[in-house]
Amino acid sequence: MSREDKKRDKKNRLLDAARRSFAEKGFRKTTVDEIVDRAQVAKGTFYLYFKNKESVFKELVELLERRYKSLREKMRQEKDLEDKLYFFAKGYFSLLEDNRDLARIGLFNFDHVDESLKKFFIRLQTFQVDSIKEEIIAAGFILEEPRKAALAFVGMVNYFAAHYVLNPDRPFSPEKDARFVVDLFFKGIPAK
Amino acid sequence: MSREDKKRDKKNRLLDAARRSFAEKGFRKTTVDEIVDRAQVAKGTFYLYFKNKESVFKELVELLERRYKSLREKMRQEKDLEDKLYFFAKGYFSLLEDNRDLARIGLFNFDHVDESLKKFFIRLQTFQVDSIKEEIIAAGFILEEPRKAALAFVGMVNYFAAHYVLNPDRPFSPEKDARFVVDLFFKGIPAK
Amino acid sequence: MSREDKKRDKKNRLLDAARRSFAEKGFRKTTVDEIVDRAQVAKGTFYLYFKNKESVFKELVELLERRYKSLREKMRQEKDLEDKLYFFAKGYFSLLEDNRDLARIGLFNFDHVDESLKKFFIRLQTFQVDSIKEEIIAAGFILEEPRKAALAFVGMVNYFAAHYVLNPDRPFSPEKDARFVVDLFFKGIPAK
Amino acid sequence: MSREDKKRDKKNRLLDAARRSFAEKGFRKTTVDEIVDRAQVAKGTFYLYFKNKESVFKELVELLERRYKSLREKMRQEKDLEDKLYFFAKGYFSLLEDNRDLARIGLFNFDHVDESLKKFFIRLQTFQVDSIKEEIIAAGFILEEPRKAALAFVGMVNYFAAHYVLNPDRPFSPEKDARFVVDLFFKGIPAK
DNA sequence: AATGAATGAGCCTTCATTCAT
DNA sequence: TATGAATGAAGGCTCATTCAT
Repeated sequence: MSREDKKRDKKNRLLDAARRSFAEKGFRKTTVDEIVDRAQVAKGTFYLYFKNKESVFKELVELLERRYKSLREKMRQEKDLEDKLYFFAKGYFSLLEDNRDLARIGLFNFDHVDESLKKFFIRLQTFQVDSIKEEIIAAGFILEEPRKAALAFVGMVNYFAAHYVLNPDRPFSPEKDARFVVDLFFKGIPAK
Repeated sequence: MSREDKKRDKKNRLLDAARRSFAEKGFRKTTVDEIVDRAQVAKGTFYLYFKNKESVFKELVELLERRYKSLREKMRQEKDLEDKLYFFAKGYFSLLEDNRDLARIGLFNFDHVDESLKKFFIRLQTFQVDSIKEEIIAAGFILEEPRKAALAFVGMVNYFAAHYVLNPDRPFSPEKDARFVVDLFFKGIPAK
Repeated sequence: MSREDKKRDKKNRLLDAARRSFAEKGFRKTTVDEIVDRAQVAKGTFYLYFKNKESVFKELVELLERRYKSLREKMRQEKDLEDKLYFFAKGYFSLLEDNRDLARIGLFNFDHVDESLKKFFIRLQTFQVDSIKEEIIAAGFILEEPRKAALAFVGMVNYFAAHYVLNPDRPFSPEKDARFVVDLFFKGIPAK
Repeated sequence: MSREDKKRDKKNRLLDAARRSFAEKGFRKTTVDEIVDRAQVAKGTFYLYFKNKESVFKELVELLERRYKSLREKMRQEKDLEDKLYFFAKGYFSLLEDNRDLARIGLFNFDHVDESLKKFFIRLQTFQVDSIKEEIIAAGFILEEPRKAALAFVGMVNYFAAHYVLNPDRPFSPEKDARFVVDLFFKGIPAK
């Protein structure tokens, strides 16, 4: 391993350890000691790569943000709204399955960090809703309040996600669930 | 004020102060010092009324739970499903408007407390979903997975609620929003 | 019960409760709350009868002191030294059997109280040794250091007492044990 | 001083400070603040070397135990019982003279610590008595209750020790005092 | 770059004592 | 005399961060 690789390695190990700890116990309950123990790195080393405890958290959230953004880029390439939303939901659920820890952080570590990070989080959520809203409008749907429709859709998706994260043992199928929420969104629940 | 009244008053002041602090900064970041400062009460007094910091928190969450349960009882008295769901959503939004702090605790202080409280929270969420699921089934809707429909509905409602709590300055109308989610749930978004 | 009796009753109940608590957990570990709980008396009442926590302790030790003193008075009435010492040892052991709690306080709560009480304790111990020393001298024994003989005797007696208190389940016979230490004191252990 | 040496030094300074404080005021009255002040070390450092306040105490008592045990080993090498007991008493007194603080802890901090430590203390005392008892039996003395003889001997020795610790200004001579208690044990006090 | 010993501010909790009723 | 709510100083312990090596 080259010197440069070794360096990246330590930082990655720290990010990895932090991600798992934050997911398990939340931001405040996680200690730097625990992170460095997990990463098999000396305590001082942590402060070589991160300004403080908050900054490693921020870096993880930014990672999540990048994934959200790339999800949106891909969603845009689908042609009609139904496909886009299906893609978004399925992509979101899959992202979750692959990154349960990260998702858990995004979903539940909302408060408890400093003001700037809180705003960052709100922006992240707003970003999701706005992306969907734009797609709805672009698709030509004439709604009094398109934002609300977006909110509702994202709400369903996130709640499915949250329940998935909280009940990891329940069966979960990204395709079927994405289908379900998209159908509901367009047609409502099937009549009796 | 009688001695007994004074006593009740002190406890209420503490509950009130705790509620606001938890809502502002979450459980871990809130200090007992801050709570007693807000309540204008000596530190020792806090421990006269609560076993420890966690127990005030628990008491607040139980308050929330009781409101949820009474909401369900009232919902049951409506006659058809549409009315029930409308009632639930509207009631939930109003409850929120009156108890923004409490709701904030319920929505965002998920992690960061001890294991028993976490389970309590999960139970609370499950309770909401199950209540709706039962109503859907009782109404005679034949769905492959009624739980998912309930999940989707509660998801929409909660997400509206969350955004309301996070953006307190945006206009918010319990009736209109409840109408919106119920319509969406039954009919999907209006066609172009 | 007369008014005066009632008063005495409360004070006695407090003394009693304190005695038991001090014996169980020592002076520092015992809380005033625990004492008043045991005595079934309000907290404020404690401070009606005692200046502070230390003073109830002092009162108990003084009780112990009075019993020691009366033991000495009785011992003096015996005619020869052997009888005196036998009487002292037996009396001490019996006193212990009847007042195990009090004895426990005397034996093990040595430190942990303020300087004045510590001196009081030392005086109490010194008193025992000196009483015996005087008797030895009065009996006409010519020893280079009569104090040491007294020390040795009191040491044996106290150690028997301590072991009795610490191992309450072991059989304990005041008469036999008193006989044993007195014989040892005068004749040494029996030859092989 | 090397890093490793510095570390050992800090721990030793803490042990030393703790020993003195415990000896002066007992376990409960001693504060961690006081210990770290004495050791000229930051408060956090204390918890680097000891799990909690109780654990320093335990470490000191274990030190005492090791000394007792090594005393017994040496005692065993003497050939006849009289020499053994003389050796034991003298060794104990000397140990005391060198470690007055430690001894003080052993003699007077009996209660006031948690249950496990209390048992540890009782074991320590029992250990002394049993050691002597075995020696008496091994020496061929036929006694109805050899344990009582051992108890009496240890009692004398400990009481001499206690008085020495409590009255540090009185002259104290390990050899003479050891001689005294051994003679008394074998022959009783000299006749008039 | 890497280490891990050292720091001390900050937090939760206990408890002896006071005081209004 | 009796009560028990109220107080706040004091103590044990944690943990993010620094710094000498």
